Amino acid sequence: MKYWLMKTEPSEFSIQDLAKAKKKTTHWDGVRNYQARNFMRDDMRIGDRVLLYHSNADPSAVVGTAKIVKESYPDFTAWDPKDKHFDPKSSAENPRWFMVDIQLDEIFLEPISLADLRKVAALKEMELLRKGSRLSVQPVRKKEFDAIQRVAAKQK
DNA sequence: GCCAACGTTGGC
DNA sequence: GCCAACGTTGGC
Repeated sequence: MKYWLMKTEPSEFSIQDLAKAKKKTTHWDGVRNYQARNFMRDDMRIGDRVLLYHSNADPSAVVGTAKIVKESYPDFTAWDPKDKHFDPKSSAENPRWFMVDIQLDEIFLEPISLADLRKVAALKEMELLRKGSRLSVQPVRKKEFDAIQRVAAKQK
């Protein structure tokens, strides 16, 4: 089993929106970065665990966990000229962008902010905390996932 | 295939 | 809203 982190801007789609979604499940559309796409298309498997992160938030923070419930398929929002993430270079015949479905596991009682994450020794090398890191879908080490879950468990 | 110009991300 | 750090585009 692998571990991931996926970013979302809460003003666009928050973890609370995911909680309200049918079966607490959503397709993770709108990723338009090749490295992020490749992780979704090639490496994500059903059952993999996901940290959900709110970017451009106050504060930006890891807010909960989810799991992969459907493996990659074409991101059809890229074909819709009215969609914000429309890409004329992607077609049904030759899709350029892919997505997966995720289902909510848990919303943390309190978001774990970037400042808090930086205090955790086990997260020293975490991609999210690297200067200049912008990748919206990124792999996470097991020890990092576990460390964040331990921080969340202390909230209870 | 280089690289300048441009667009985007995302913390602050 | 600023701007540093990236990623992409396209002329050459």
